[in-house]
Amino acid sequence: MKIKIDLNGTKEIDVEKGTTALEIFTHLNPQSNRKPIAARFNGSLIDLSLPIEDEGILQYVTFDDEEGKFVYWHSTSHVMAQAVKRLFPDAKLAIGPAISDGFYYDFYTKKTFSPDDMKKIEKEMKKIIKEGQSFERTVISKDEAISLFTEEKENFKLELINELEGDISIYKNAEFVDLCRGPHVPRTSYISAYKLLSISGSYWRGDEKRESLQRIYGVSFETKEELKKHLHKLQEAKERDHRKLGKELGLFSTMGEAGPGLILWHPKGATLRRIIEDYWKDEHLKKGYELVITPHIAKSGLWRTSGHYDYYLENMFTFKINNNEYVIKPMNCPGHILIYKSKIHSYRDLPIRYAELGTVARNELSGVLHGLLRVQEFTQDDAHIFCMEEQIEDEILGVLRFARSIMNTFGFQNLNYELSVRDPDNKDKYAGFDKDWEKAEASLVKALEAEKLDYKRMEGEAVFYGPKIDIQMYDALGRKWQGPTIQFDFNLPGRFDVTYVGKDGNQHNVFIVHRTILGSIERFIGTLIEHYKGDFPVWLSPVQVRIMTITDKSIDYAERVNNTLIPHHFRTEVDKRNEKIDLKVREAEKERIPYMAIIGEREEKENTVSIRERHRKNRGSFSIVDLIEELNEKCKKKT
RNA sequence: GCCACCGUAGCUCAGAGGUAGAGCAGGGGUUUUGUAAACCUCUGGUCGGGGGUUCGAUUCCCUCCGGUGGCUCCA
Repeated sequence: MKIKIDLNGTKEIDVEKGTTALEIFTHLNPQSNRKPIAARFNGSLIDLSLPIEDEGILQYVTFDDEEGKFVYWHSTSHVMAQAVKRLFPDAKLAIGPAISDGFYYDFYTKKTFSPDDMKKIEKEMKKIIKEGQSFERTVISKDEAISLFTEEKENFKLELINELEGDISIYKNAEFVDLCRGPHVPRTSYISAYKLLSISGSYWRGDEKRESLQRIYGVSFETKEELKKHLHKLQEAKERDHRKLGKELGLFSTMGEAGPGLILWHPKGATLRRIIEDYWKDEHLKKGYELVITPHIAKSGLWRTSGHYDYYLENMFTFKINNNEYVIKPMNCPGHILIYKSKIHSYRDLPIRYAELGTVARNELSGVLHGLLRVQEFTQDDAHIFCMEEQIEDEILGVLRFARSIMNTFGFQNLNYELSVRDPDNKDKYAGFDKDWEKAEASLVKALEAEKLDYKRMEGEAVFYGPKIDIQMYDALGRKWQGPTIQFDFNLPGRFDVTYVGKDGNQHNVFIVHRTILGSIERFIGTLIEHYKGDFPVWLSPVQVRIMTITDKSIDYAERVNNTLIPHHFRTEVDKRNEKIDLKVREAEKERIPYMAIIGEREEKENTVSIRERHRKNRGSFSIVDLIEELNEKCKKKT
């Protein structure tokens, strides 16, 4: 019996009932530079080897599709698990999904995997792939699944099965069987280039109270070239690592003596920070923010009022003085609210925008600390907007535009927007009134739409006290980093009784919008270092110009040139050491200094400098005036 | 916090049951140099801290400190 298959609008064909997607593909062999990995039939992903029984729309999924990669990686994770089971039969299977950059599989075993084992596993995978085993999908009942995996002694799988309802699909290739939704590539031989990348620990279901598992990460591609390219990208990321560059460029360090997750800013890092902070303050003043400063410590009563003492205590540093308990502030909000409440506000005062580069301390689990990205003391570029309901739309729009322009200035043109809203089925777990949530959400949506921004709606991702917009930026390597957030707060206004006097003479609750643009100065600088690979644009460079002498004879002239530049507020250095110019150039290049002004007898005679720009080699002779102009231009344009 | 791995000079790393080396950096000299490393010479380390095993430990074991990779992206 024939059935009609619509090849996603390109063609319609009649095939024998029970034909597989793979057979159709091989039969038609349509133009495609990628062979398919899976298929989409009437909207759902299926195996290429699944017999098609009804008519419908068939689409092929290749490695170029997100889903194709996932199927491919997921199949590779099965092959890896199979190899592990062959080598270490005691290992129990946990889960092995595809992830954004490859796959992993978790195992429970007494043996600890070593890097050597990874090589052995890779070798075994090669065999399995060579064997060209087919992935066979079978659908069985829950009872059958239970007896199968009891026999296999896979108790983690059993736990999963017990939570599933209805029929259960399993995939089998040779001796290996796994509980799996699928789909998979038709045969193990589809996997060509793969590599196991790392081993780490994890918990069964991410629960620290459950079994500790060992996780093996890997990645795979259809060609060796793609794998090579991917590994190259990982290498590139390693070279950009802000911890490595931070050390090399003398920006910051962490020292065990100081404590974990605490940053020591060296002069160059502190300079970079100062430039960013000065720029930040200037821009905020221009946008109608008022700068405030609140204390680093406060009595714990304040944190009881705010509620942090109840749900955030384990992250707070506390200490006692004369029987009074104090908290080192983990957030700036209560301080800003106290400033607001220091007097009665009329509707005429609103909106009020308080901004602070507020340094906060948070006690983090030691294992999560990471360079500048996750620390225990950091400076938030925090601001709180106190406004009336009718002002929220304008305020949100203002913040959104502001955040965008600042991100663009720092070289992040590519941004990703997420709107986190309430879980509609669970409305009572949130603080605040329904109408406020609705109003707030509408204002966030309106701002995003007014700016014609694509955004992802994250249902149920809002925190309990209000909806928010999160913005992520993509760096030069295409990696995503957390950036600005704009967040409503329906909790604190009530707790602190934050009000204004309206036109009607009555007190009304204010809307509080909490927002940060850089997030934390520490983390932001970490992302900047990696984004620019340490090659900061002139306006951000801790040292903008290094003047270097060819011989001692030019020291006086070098100092004169330097004294001409200093009044223009350029950050300069003079390298007058008795060293060869080659060495001075080499060091300046390595230190990523954007401008090298080389000075010898010739330059002194002509009243010029010879300019070499970072990565651009010798640009020849410049008058001091021309140099100043070029530098000014770059600083002004922030390039 | 938990799992795994790591910790040797300021930095990058080598070494090994008999108390340690290299390069760079740093000091001192020579050299006065034209766009990514001139030459000579010297200094430098309770081998992360503490405890144990041993005739002997930096090496083996325990513990603490610090770092690295991870700890649902859900069969």
